[in-house]
Amino acid sequence: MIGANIKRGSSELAVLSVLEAGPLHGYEIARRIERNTRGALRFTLASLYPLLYRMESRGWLKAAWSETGDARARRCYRLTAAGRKKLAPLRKEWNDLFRALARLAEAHHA
Amino acid sequence: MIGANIKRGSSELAVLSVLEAGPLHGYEIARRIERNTRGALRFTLASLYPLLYRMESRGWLKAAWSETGDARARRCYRLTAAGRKKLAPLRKEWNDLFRALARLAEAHHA
DNA sequence: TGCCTATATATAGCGTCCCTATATAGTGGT
DNA sequence: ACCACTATATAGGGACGCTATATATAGGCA
Repeated sequence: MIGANIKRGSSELAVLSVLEAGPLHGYEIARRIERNTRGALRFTLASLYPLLYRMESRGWLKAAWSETGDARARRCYRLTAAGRKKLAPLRKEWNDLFRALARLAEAHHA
Repeated sequence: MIGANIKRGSSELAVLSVLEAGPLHGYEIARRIERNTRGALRFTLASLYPLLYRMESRGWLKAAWSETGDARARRCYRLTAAGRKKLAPLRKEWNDLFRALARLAEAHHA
């Protein structure tokens, strides 16, 4: 598992990424992230729900109680246009960070 | 510049990386990181000094007031053996995170 | 001489994010 | 009846980087 201090800030990108494929409810979001990253990224549900509320309040997600007559009460989250628009720049920022760290690692070998 | 929330936790690795090449004082550490990453990573000195103290208290760095009769009072930081040992696993963690985020991005295209 | 910028270290206070711990409740298997 | 899994929710705390601020020396320029 990747340490908490390292993955700080990556959760937003992880959530946006899994929702890019289609709407999901909270519990399933967590499971997808864990499965798709083969356990490397895994955050507790107590971390996930506050994150979802933050992202919703920023207008990146839209939540709706499932109306399909499900037996269970489920909040289904989907990407808004704003959330989708956030994905590319966010990925760029992360790529920039990794390139920057890579350059620091290489510098002393040069 | 990379946002604060994204680069969270990367500062430690950045400091360890620039000190890998040899001891430096605080102000120079900041300058090297900014220069080597072409401005992508840049943190204020008010962020840097508390970070250096934390890393020193963990035994990763060792500080010494420069004894070379410098006009200016400078604290020179160097990697300890423990700090050097921390570098490889820390880099691995960051690479794991990068790969995990990449897998999430690819998943919905598959 | 006086002023400004760059160098150099340091602390206070704040916001954000992720964590552990805890609460609540429906569902399905044995 | 019990237990594991599913599902959402809140409280409280720790860690980290930020802005703002304070202090002080060195070098350049007018």
